[in-house]
Amino acid sequence: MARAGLTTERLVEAGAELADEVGFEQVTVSALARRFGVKVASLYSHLKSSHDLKTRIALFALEELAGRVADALAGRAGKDALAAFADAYRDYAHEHPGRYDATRLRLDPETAARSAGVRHAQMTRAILRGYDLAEPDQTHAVRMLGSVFHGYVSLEMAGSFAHTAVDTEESWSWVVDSLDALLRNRAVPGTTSGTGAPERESRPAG
Amino acid sequence: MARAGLTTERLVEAGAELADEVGFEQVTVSALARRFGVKVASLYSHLKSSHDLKTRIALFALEELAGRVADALAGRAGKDALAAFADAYRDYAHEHPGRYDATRLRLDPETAARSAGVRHAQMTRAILRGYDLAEPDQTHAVRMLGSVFHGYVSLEMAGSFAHTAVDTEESWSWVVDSLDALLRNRAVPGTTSGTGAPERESRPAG
DNA sequence: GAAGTCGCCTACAGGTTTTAGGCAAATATG
DNA sequence: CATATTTGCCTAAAACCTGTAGGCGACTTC
Repeated sequence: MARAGLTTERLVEAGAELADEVGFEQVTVSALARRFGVKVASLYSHLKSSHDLKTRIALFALEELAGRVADALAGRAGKDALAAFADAYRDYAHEHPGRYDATRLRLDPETAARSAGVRHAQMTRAILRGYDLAEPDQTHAVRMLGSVFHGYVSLEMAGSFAHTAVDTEESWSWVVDSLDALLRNRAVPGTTSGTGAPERESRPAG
Repeated sequence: MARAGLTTERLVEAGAELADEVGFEQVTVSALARRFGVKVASLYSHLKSSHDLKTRIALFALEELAGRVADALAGRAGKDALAAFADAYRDYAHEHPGRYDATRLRLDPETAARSAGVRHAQMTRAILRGYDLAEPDQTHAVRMLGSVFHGYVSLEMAGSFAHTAVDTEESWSWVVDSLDALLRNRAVPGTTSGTGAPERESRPAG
């Protein structure tokens, strides 16, 4: 009987695809075995458990997303960087809803510390270099940015914005503009932060 | 044999408690039957399915949360109302983590439209009355507030903020202050919005 | 080509979901 | 109070998912 050539990596990758197709919740060892045309028990040589599979998918997605964000951020600073970060994040969620859900899996602290999650936090801090924030404001801002981006994407994907006619794209721009203005207002006074004194930001077209 | 006195309501309520104890994910028809000391099949006279149970718990939690927010908002306006809304939301999540998770369940549009979710949106809009925002800015702001609150609480509960020493309570105040300042800056110029011209907001103590 | 490792298999045990049908307790009817 | 009806919880059983143990054939290595 020909071998299927299973490896942990291939299983995780296929699991990520499966998540995008049927939802992360519905990713199951059985479904994955079916997809490879092998018996369920065969997967347990490569995976410790169902939870292990989900954790690996989450780590994979975090890594992939971090890569995208890093690419988007390259060579940008200030508001440009902020918008690029935001869009990379949101685009990934739209393109890979299952993997995005996977990144929201609760990891135990041990695993979280080794994950690409720390890169996300570092990149967020890097963006804030364009805004001259002192500690602890910088940490507050990191948390706020993470909250807004994650919250917006989650609610949008959950359909929470669907009942109102206003374009979600427009709201997204408005939010990013607002965050930029907010961070500029929070900047330490007296430093040269590029654009100089905080001004009223331009309103989006609508 | 004595009857257990099962009703859909009692099951949903017990399911909500169970969610707080073991996590919403772990809420199962079997576990619920165990808790009532009855056989699993007995619950299917009161619940259509496992998904039905989870949906009902979600609706219950949304309703309960809406009630709390409404209480918190009574008699308040402006930044007071904003902070009360935010705290009510976050306190509920801390007090009832399982129920809070339940409110994040994806509902089909039909169900969502009949849920207390719409009350949440209305109350958010009510807060914005203190900030003189014109459409579509008002809708953008509703979405932003929802995103920040939901995102912050989600990340905080997932432990995403645990790796940094800064107090999450302090960050929360910072975020609420920032949102207040942001909304005041976004207000339509020329209207009497209480505090008059937008000023630099006071920094939190830290 | 023999020896040993590795990969996928069969078999099985335990748990959850859901349907179908039965019996007894509660309730309504005369 | 006796009887008829409804209702509530039960047993039984099928389908599916998780996880463990052990086997056998297929690759690797020399």
